[in-house]
Amino acid sequence: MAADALAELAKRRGFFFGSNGAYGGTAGFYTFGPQGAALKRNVEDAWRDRFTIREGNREIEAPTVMPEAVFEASGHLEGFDDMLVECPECGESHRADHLVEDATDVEDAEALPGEEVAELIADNGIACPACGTELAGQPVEAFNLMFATDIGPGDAQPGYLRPETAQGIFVEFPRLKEYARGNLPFGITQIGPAYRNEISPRGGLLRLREFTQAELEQFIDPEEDEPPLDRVRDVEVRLYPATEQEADDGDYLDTTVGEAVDEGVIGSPWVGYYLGVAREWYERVGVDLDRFRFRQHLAGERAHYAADCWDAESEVDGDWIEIAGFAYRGDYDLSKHDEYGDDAFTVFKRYDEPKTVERATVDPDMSVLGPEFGGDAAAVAEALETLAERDPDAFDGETVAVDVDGETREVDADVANFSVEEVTESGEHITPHVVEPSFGVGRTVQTLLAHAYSEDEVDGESRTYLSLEPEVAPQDAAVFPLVTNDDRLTALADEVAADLRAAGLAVAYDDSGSIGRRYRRQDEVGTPFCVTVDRDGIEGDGPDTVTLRERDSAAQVRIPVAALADELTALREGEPFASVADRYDAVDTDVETAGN
RNA sequence: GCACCGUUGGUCCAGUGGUAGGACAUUAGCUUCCCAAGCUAAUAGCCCGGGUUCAAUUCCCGGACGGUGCACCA
Repeated sequence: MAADALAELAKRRGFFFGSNGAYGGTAGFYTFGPQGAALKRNVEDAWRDRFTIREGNREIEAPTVMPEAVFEASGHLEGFDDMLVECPECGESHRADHLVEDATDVEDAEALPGEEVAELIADNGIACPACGTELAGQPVEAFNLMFATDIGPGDAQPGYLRPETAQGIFVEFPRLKEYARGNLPFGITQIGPAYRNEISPRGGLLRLREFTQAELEQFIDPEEDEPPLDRVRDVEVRLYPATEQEADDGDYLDTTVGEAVDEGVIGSPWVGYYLGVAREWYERVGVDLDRFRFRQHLAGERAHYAADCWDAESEVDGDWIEIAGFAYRGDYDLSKHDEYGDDAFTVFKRYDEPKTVERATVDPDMSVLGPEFGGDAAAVAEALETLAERDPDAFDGETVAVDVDGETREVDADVANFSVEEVTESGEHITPHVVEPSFGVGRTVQTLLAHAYSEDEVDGESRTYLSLEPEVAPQDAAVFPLVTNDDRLTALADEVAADLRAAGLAVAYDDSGSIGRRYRRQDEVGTPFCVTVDRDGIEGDGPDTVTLRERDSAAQVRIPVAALADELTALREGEPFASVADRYDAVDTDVETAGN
């Protein structure tokens, strides 16, 4: 209903629009205009305040281009790579690897080269599932969702634009843990662009090729660390568990974070904690909670490493869209980088008490083993070490026998230099687990606009306004002279605007057209407060005063210029207009608003 | 990526084989003491490339972009 009107408003008023219009436009890329960029930045600031600062976490900024090796480790190189084959008859595209896996006993067709998959299609007479035409001879095209690029000239090494901000955090874990002084838990956040070369980007801000993510990677010791669940225990949440989605008469579960965790509906307390934090944050920035839910991933949609996974979803124009994901990722990410990368993606976990353990070791005399076994000497030594750990008793005799490449080798026991030592271990290296709340910033902006879009009547005239929270609204206030035929009013309005800007407020000044027109302009971009300088405010004995108008109610109070900056700052930080209005005289303007 | 439909000032629309008109918005002036008022004037447009034609914004082909459906969305 309001979808077209909102899209038109977003374009006309400078919230966002398709990029590169002068060159025909580029699908999947949007530019945030002056209002949209301010709104988006305020959303990011509010996120930063809640998920970085108030959680005691630290934010980093990593490059958007990363080398191929990173994505070999993360699994994106393989996992993001789709093989498509197109039917020559009906034009349908199909996943070639899936067709082969369904029709043959090949299990991992995705790992095969495209030509081999094409051969398998031909050899097995696989036909188009849509129309039955045989697909033999059709090329199998590789399509990777990552944007590829070259790093450096000449024999450049392949690189990719990151498909998620998370990898920029994971790959720097060895250094980041130093900054945390090796102590778990700690959290690292990042806000920035990510890139996916979508086959068919659609729906404005909802599915872009470049988009902004705000992600937190919370690194924890799975055996020790628990979230401060009590802080959000009583937060009410609307859950849509997997069991309810699969049931015929499935319904939402309205409960609290504490109950949902206690009853195991939410599997991980850490995930539960962040669902609670997120729900409060969404309310703070202006998401309509009647159009909001947490939906659990179904078993088939969950990544294999994610134990429990929930999405935050908002309803926009009748559709539910994913605006954030919350996953318990276990040690998957850090283990992969530990395996592929050079550094240790582990932390040293100190025991409460140092442990003394007996450890059997060997220290073979290589000057004997070398001449005796030649090239096999190193393998023999290694076999002795393994044997010492597994079966210390084998060293009891005069000689000890080990198996190397199927051959039995005899070594004198004293050459092996077997001994049992007492070793003090003060701790062990563990791979932290990761809890990942991951937010889509653009989709959040889209949600806020859709939920803020309102129409009502003021003084019998219809109006459109965005009921955005003051904290995220693109502008904090607008300043007008009531009329422009009195220099005193324009002069004071100029001064007021300058003072407010000096106080750090984003303020628009407007003296064009009638006062009503100016109010409507600001209403339409969601400016929460308008300051109007009138003659009543500068005549008389008292200090200069102005009127302050609240957007949604159109109610006004008269307020001294001297108090304006402080009050507007308080309003931006969340103080209700009603409590400010109580301190001042209401202005009777005979204006009636009729809600919709 | 496939199929269907579409693309005209900033926005929303009308229209035409002889290069276009409205509404709203914007700007300037007049007017104006509180919610899109009035008057005057101004700015501003046929998505791109190729073809047919004396002539193409209009017809044809291709592309880009957008909407819808399918596929895709780790």
